[in-house]
Amino acid sequence: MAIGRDDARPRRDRRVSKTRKALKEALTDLILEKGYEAVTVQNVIDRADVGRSTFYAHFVDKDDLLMAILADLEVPGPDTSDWKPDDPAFGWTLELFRHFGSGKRLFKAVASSQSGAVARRETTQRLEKLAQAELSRLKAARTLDAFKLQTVVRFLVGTFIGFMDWWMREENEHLPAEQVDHAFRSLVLPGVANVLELELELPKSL
Amino acid sequence: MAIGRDDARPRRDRRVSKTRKALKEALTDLILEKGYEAVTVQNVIDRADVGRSTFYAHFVDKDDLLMAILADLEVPGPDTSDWKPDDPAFGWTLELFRHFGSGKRLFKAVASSQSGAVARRETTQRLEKLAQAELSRLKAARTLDAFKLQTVVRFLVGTFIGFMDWWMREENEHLPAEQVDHAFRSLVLPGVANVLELELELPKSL
DNA sequence: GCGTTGTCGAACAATCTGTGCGGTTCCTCG
DNA sequence: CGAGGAACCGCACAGATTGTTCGACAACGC
Repeated sequence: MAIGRDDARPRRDRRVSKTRKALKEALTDLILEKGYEAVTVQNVIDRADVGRSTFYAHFVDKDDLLMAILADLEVPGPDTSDWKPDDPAFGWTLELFRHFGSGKRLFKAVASSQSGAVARRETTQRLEKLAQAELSRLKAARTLDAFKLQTVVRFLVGTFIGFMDWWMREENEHLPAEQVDHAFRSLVLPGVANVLELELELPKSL
Repeated sequence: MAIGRDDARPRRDRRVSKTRKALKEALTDLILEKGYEAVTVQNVIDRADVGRSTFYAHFVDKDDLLMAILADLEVPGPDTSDWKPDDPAFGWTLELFRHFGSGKRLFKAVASSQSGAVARRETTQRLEKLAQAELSRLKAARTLDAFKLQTVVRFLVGTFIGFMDWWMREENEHLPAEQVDHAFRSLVLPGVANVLELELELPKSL
C-alpha cells in the first residue's frame, strides 16, 4: 500500500509516477463529469487504463486518491516570515485569491458538492492559522478574549471559502481575482473592523 | 413507490405514518452516529425494524428519505406579508436563528458534513428569496445593479449558513440564539451597510 | 544482463442495492 | 362486527461495487 511517494527526490520508478498521475487525472476528469460520489473505482481504473490491483497498490481508497490530488494543490501555509509589523491589514487576501484562482480546474473538481467536505476541512485549517496569525499581529487583537478571536477567525475563513464557492460558479468564473478580492474586502472587512474596533482601509464601491 | 404522502389530510392508515416516522428517526439517529455517507439502507431498516420491501414502498432512495426529513424542517419561506416599510433593516434575523435553533438536532443531522449538500441547496434558495425581498425593500437597493445585488444576497445567505454551521459545533451548541444573532449582525451588517451605502443599526461589542 | 519492483488480469468473498412475490396482519368502511 | 383491501414481512434474487489475492509477465535501475 502506498509504495512510493509522489515525485520524491530520489528519482523513482517511472512506472510509479506514470500510474499515479494517470489515476489522479482520471479521477479529476470524472469528478468534473459526474461528481465525486458517482465515480467508482472501476470508472477510475478504466479511464486511467490501470489494473485493479495496481490501484490498491497505490491508494487505500477513492478518498485516499482524492487526498493525493488535494495535496498537489499546495495551499500556502501561514508563511508569516516576511511580514512586517506595519503592513496593511489583510493585505494578502488578493494573493490568496490569485493562488486559488490559478488552480481553478482542480478546485472545481475538489470543491464540487460532496467531495469538498474533506477538502474543505483541510483547507479551512490552514486558512485559520493564517487568519489567526494576522489577527494577533494587529495590536487590537490583545483586547479580545480567545472566544471572540476564534469567532472572528471563523468568520474570516468562512466568508473567504464562501467567496471561493461563489467564484467557481459558472456565472462568475470569468471574474478577475482583483474583483473578487475587492468584493470580499468591502463586504467582510467592515465587520471585522467593527468588532475589533480597528481602522481599516475599506474599499467601497464593490 | 411513495404510497401515501406524509400525514395527508384524509387521516391515513396509522401503519403508514408509523413506518415513515420510524424510518425518519432511524436515519436521523444513524446520521448523527456515523454520518450520512456511511449509513446503508440496511442499517436504516434494521434500526427502524421495518421490512426491506416496505422501505422501498415508501421511499425511492436513501436520499429520498433524507429529503422527507428535510421537508419536515419547514424553513420559513419569504413571508414578507406583514413587513412594514420602516421596520428596522434585517430585523428578522434573530427570529430566523431561533427557528433553526429549535430544530437543532435535526439540523445537525442534515447539515453534517456530506449530506448537507442537498439540504444546503434547498435552504439556500429559500433564504436567498428572503434576503432579496429585504434588499429590494430598502430604498438604496435600487441604486444597485443586478450583479451587485446578487453578490450581497449570496454574502448574506452564505454568512448566515456559516454561522449556523458554527453554532452547531459542540463548543458553541450552548450559546443562546441572541448571542449568535448578535455576532452575526456585528460582523455581517457593517459590510452590507458599506456596500449599500446605508445607515444600519450596528451592534458593536460582539 | 540480473535481480528487483511494478503491473496485469482474473477470480474471489463480502456487502449493498433494488425488485418481486407469496403470506400474514391490521386498518377502514359499510 | 365482518369483509375487502391496504400495508407489512421476509426471503430470495440479480446486479454492482469493493477490496484482496495470486501467478505470470514486463519494465526498471544498477
